[in-house]
Amino acid sequence: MRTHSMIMADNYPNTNIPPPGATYEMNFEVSQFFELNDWIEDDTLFSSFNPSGYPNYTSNEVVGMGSSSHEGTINRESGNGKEKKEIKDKVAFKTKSEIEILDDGFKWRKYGKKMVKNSPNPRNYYKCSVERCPVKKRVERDKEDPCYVVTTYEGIHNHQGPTV
DNA sequence: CGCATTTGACCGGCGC
DNA sequence: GCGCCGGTCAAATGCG
Repeated sequence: MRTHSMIMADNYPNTNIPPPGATYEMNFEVSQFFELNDWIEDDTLFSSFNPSGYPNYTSNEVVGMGSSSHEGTINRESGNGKEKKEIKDKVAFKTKSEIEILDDGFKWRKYGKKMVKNSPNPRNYYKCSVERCPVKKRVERDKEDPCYVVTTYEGIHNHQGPTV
């Protein structure tokens, strides 16, 4: 497994991603992201996660990961039958790292910080600084293993990868 | 001077 | 209906 830039690189060309600004939320093939899930959950794939191109990653190793292609309320049609499928692709990395600013090559703009009840550690909210790119990122330190950092990516980049 | 970060306010959902 | 809780906004601040 690589970073989400890998996700972009591998899946974007295959999924007919509409141009930026298009309402892509329902346009892309969800099955692609089911494939993505399988791809992500493969141990051998993300054990090879080693973007050596980024110095911050040098001693990191991804120890766990989860994802959900469609998170939200697909079965819940409260009232009228508006099935609002909020498809938010979410992938979570758990990375062994002393630093939580994992530079994956994208430009992130921090827009929030919260203390969560479950964890003594704050949670940081980032957004992709590319205009019209809806990708959000959430970084928080593992509550019981402070040497781990949980990074959650949400959304799909609607632009080509960062200028690396 | 233009940008990102910071940090408390604000907001909406949910449970009691 | 109220308060908690997680998520976001935005003004001020800091930094290049």
